[in-house]
Amino acid sequence: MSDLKFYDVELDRTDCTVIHQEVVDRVKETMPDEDTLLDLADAFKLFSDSTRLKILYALMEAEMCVCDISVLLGMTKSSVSHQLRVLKQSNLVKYRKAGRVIYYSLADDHVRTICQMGMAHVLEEDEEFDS
Amino acid sequence: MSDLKFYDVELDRTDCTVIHQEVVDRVKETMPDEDTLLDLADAFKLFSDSTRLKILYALMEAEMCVCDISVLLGMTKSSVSHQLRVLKQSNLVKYRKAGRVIYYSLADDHVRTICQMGMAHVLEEDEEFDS
DNA sequence: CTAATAGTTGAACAATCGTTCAACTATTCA
DNA sequence: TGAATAGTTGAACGATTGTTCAACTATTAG
Repeated sequence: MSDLKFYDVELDRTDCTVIHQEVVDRVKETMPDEDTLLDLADAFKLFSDSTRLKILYALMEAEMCVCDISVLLGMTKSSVSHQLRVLKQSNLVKYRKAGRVIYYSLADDHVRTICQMGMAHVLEEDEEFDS
Repeated sequence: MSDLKFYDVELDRTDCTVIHQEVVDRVKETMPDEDTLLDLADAFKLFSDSTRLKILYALMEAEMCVCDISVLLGMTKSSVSHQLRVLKQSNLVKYRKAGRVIYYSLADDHVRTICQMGMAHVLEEDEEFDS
């Protein structure tokens, strides 16, 4: 048993007996790989900070430089630059240089799609409160 | 000016002059409310941890009790219970009691939709690497 | 060349977050 | 009633994360 799948944990960290072994076994087979789930978590993590969301929503509307974004959000250039680096590394935004100024924009339409879907969920939650 | 909108920041935290005032003004009008963006960030945050994703993917396949999930993931009941509490409070999962055993399941199909969409993004990123 | 400014970078800091541990509640069963 | 066990809870811990600060690079303009 040297070729363990990820979910076959050797070391037993649980403090209980298995109640429904057949359910556990069946679910285990359908679970995505550990690495895939880590990537998925990292992807969602990009959208889990309001500063990054603000930057992304701003760039949906217009190409902007760091100073513009700083003024828009009332934050330092440094803070904005740090977040833009994260977004750049994850291929959510791209940029072009024009002299001293660097213009950032959305890399593609993924961001729009993902934000819209998340937003739909959030707004629907509100409706539940109203009713 | 006591009735300030959120993005009209009184205190100037920026260390630069505005370069494209008209862009900043236009974008400012289209930005969602601060509160909405905070809610949106919180919503994405729920999916940004791999343990929570594992639990959600497991529950997509079957209703499960805490022990089952613990064994499946190789984690303590306590850890699983803490995460289930978060998911419960956010209305992503629901539960039913049967004696000593508590069965958890997905609250609705939102989770499936959101995970699928995130997964599509992650898998597409992989394709870009291949080409 | 020199001053000014857009943007980046890394260290430091506080805040947040996930896991663990130990103690606890609640339900079953003998 | 009392032992066993499913599950919860809160405090403590370490790890991660977002912002700030100060120093830095790079480009423009005088």
